[in-house]
Amino acid sequence: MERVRVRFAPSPTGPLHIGGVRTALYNYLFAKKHNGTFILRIEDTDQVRFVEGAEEYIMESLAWCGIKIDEGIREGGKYGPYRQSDRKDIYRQYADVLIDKGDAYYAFDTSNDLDQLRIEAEKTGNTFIYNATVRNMLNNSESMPESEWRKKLDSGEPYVIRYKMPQNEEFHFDDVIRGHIVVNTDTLDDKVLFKSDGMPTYHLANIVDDHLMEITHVIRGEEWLPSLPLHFMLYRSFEWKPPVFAHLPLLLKPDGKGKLSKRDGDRMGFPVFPLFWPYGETAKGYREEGYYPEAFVNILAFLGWNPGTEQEIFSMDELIKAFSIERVGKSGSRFDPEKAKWFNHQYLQKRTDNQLAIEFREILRTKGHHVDIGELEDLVKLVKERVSFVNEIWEQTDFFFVAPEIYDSEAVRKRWKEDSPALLLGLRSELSKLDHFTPDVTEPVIKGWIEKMGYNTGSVMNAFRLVLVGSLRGPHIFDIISWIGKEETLRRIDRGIAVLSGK
RNA sequence: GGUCCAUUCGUCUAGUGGUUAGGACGUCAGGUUUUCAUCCUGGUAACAGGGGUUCGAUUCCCCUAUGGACUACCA
Repeated sequence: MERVRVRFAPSPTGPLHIGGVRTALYNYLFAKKHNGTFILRIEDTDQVRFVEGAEEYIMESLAWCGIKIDEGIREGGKYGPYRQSDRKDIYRQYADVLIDKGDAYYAFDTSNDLDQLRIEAEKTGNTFIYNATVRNMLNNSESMPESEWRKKLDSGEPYVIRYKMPQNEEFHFDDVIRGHIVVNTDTLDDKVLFKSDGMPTYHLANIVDDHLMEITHVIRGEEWLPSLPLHFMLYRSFEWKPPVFAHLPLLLKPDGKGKLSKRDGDRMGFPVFPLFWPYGETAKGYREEGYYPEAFVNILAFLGWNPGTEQEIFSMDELIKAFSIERVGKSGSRFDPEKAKWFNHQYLQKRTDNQLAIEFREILRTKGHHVDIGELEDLVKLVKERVSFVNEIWEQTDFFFVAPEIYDSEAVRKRWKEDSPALLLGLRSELSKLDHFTPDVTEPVIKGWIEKMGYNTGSVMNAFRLVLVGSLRGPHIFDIISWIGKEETLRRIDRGIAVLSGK
């Protein structure tokens, strides 16, 4: 195979949606699998929809995911520039080539005229299609004598350049994911290739750039499938070899119907964007929600692709090795927030205690607690397998840092009995005899004491947990007292007895 | 409306002209845990419907239904 070159070509019209990130990821995986080149091209031919900050957002998102750009607006490359607005001057000549060949023509119809025609067609239940059947009745260089359209051109009248779609032709083409597709050209229209503002439309710019940049494989979203025949047609007109096309299925919303949108994220409490979007209407991001990029990438990779084995956890390198376009599914995937959490849980378990302690220390700092990293490692060890995100560690360990102020009333009702104060007093005096508070010391002593006294283990331990934690949750009780220490343990027993027996 | 695309457990999916239709998430039950969670074990649950083709269809073909994308001088 020739050297693989793929591109991810987003429009900077706002934050990059996770569907877009997945498209970028699949392009990247495919490129790297084949030792190829991954290109970032910015498609900003629509000046009106340009959004400040979007380019940076796209690049930061890819970087966070570990997707490295080989050629792009920042990286450069010998096929540059990589921003279409910077390539503005090269498109017109290609539109002219098509005109000279008779495959395109000038059209002078105004947007208003066309809107009107569409409305009228709709009234009779039809769809207005600008193509061979009506071309000669409209305002263009096909319907009028050359002298007339030359005059219009010379007088500076606004015009667009339209592709001249052939009439009644069975057009065959292939997509790696969809297979063989046949359409009749009569259902297609004479798409605008060059706008009256001097900019090309997506269709022209895309084909020209893909050709000039020697793109070998176009992997993009399914929303482009309807314009695929046009794109093949353009390659034919230019007599260029088309790249291989692969149209990815869409990402669907978790419930109900339709494709995933920002609203779904808001409604269901999960992000639809990789990173926080700070401009205008802000949006949550996976990074800020505590997802690891490795997990995020793994989740995305499995939305529409699978390796055909039972392995689910894949590093980027493993994904590159295992990836193939042929194993991408045909139907849209619903995003499942629950499974996304599970993935992050898996990745969190693989982190070392030291890594987690460092990450958790940041959260602790915002809460005003400063703790030695070694102690945090001990703490993290106790709860890591219970959490899916670093910020959940706090929810699991808050009572290590702050003695309970209030005691869960349900837990009190269930576990605080008449004899609880007496039992805890006994326990207290046993504990106060000990110098070392590690579990290997405290546990046998206390268990032995309970047995010797003939107490019920649950009665003692649950009451003990209640005064230590404030509720019935948390890790092994002897691990808790080991970490908070003797002094604090005794203090919590005293306070618990004082508060709870006074009720 | 038109064009194109899709359809296996609730979700992500594997899979085959003859399988007990497999896995994961979720869920349920049991076990472990003095608590909660984790964890372990087990269970639940699917080939959209109807016609063909065939000895036999989840698998191939057609129709219907449902869903989706597109239908701009947006990408």
